[in-house]
Amino acid sequence: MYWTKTLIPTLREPPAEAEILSHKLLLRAGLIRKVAGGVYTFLPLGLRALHKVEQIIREEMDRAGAIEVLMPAIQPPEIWQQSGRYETARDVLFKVKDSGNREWVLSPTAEEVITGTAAAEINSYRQLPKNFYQISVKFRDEIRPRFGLMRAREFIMKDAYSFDVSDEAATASYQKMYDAYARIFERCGLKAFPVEADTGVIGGKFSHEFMVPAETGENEVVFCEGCSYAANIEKATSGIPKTATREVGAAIEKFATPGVVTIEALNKEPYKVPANRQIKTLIYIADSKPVMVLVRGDDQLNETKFMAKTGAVAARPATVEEIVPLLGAHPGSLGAVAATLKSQDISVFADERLRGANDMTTGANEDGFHFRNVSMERDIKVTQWLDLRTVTAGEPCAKCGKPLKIRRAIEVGHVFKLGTKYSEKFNAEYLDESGARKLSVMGCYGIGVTRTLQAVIEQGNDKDGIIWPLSVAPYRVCITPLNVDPNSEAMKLAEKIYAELTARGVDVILDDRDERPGVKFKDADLVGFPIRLAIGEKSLAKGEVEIKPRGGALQSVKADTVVEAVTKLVSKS
RNA sequence: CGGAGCGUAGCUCAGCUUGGUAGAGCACCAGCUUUGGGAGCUGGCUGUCGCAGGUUCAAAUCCUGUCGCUCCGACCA
Repeated sequence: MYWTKTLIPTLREPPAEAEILSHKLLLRAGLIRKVAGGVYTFLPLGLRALHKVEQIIREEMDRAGAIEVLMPAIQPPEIWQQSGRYETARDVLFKVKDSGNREWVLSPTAEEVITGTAAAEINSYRQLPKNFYQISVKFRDEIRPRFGLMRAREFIMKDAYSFDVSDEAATASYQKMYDAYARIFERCGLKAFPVEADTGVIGGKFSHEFMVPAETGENEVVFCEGCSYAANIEKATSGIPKTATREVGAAIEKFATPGVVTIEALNKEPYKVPANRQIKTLIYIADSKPVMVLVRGDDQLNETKFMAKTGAVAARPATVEEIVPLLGAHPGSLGAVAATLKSQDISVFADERLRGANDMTTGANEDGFHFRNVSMERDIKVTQWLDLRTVTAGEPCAKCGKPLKIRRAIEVGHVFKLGTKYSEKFNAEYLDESGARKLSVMGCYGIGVTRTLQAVIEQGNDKDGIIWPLSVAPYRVCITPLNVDPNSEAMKLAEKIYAELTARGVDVILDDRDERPGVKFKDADLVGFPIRLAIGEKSLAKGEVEIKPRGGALQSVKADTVVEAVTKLVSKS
């Protein structure tokens, strides 16, 4: 490709709309342009890089035995009602109406469609296992799209769905995808690592997310350097000890705490109750019902864990207006001591760390008063003990005891073992060897393709611009003649090298713009081509061409060996 | 959805406090010079000042509403 024949609108200054580096570079290098919030056009260079990522995914999916299909972006709402996700995923579902006022759902994923297809077309164990994948546009009505392609309303996703005869077979399919994902991200030049993850609204048994470490990531990952443990903070646990048990103290005792409504205030004079001897009482509305959630004073509730472990579909903190009639006191004076509860119907979920704790302090459900000498076992009727707290850095790893660390990361892929959740809803059954009807066991697997592309940029850049890995670069080689007059030696040589490299199947772009060298060099660095060839009078006089790897050292080679040298450099991966 | 900020040329922004002829740099076009890391000079093109309403002799500027964008939070398959 000749530079002047395509469109590469580079920008000297980062547009005000971009905050994070990879987003700025996507815009400055002329890869994408915004059409609306969270909605982008891929310009020629951006599309080429996107296609490279897609091709890597295709090759690895095919290698893992998955088969490519293409499902519709507009889907009938009936199947979403059938799966139940019309309600549970309501907030992110885009819906449109046709001219006959019929509603359609814009697909955010495709479990419903593919399970319907499997139910109709797979009848025998002889047809299993099957793993269908597609690479297509997905829609999600994000409350807040941000960071360019990182969280968009419309984006490209690779989604795959496996069907197996048994749980064991499904685990094998899951493992295949897990391994394929590791290869995909490695081939994209990304340092991605798998972490244990929550399954969220999509449901299922267990899952892993593939994370790319980045300060701008929207996820926090807990990991251990002593062993292999790594988990999303929404899922992570630690080996932190339970609350120390003390001698069973005197009976529960109420004391006045005028104006004290925080853990911190109760920690101070004159009360001096350490946070780790306090019970934090939170009121949540879970699926429209109020519940009490207890964690230790120095712990934070993990809402994702709470929802996952109680099975709640929707949960939010209760408002003051809801709390006061319920408990007779304001937040800050709340407690779960059974004797003070107006209704014994309310469920009480307590964090495991509080199990067996005594000599604790908590609110008395009376403004201005707390209880001391509270025993979890004796004084509080706990409905269910659960792991509900958020892990913090430095806690001992549950597996090996080493201190845990936390870092931010970008989620680029997610693998789920689904079980039969969707098979049941859509009657995805097959006949086994004995002629018995059985449900297919499913898995589902997603890669944010456009997000992966941005993650590559987020990880590969310097002050001058993008540093693409060879595998994803829109062009692997940029030829920069410093004189573009068709009759000049530089341009003639440039065209010859261009033709020879192209004939060898190397992606190459020739910067034929009549610009000053500085402009061309700056743009080549900004866009980040892995190899740049400079052809100017200086080196021509010596019969040489300069080879400059992006971010590497410049070397001069004889003009007649340059094609060979470059071919060698770019075929490394 | 809560909080904050911002909408002026293709891009980055000034002008708004204190109302009075629409600005700069970059980009773009023409010419001359220049030519190994974002050149110089001369001339030129470019705007419903986000939109609607109001106040006023007069509104980019003040007021009200609205839409959009960005960030923080909540949310996140």
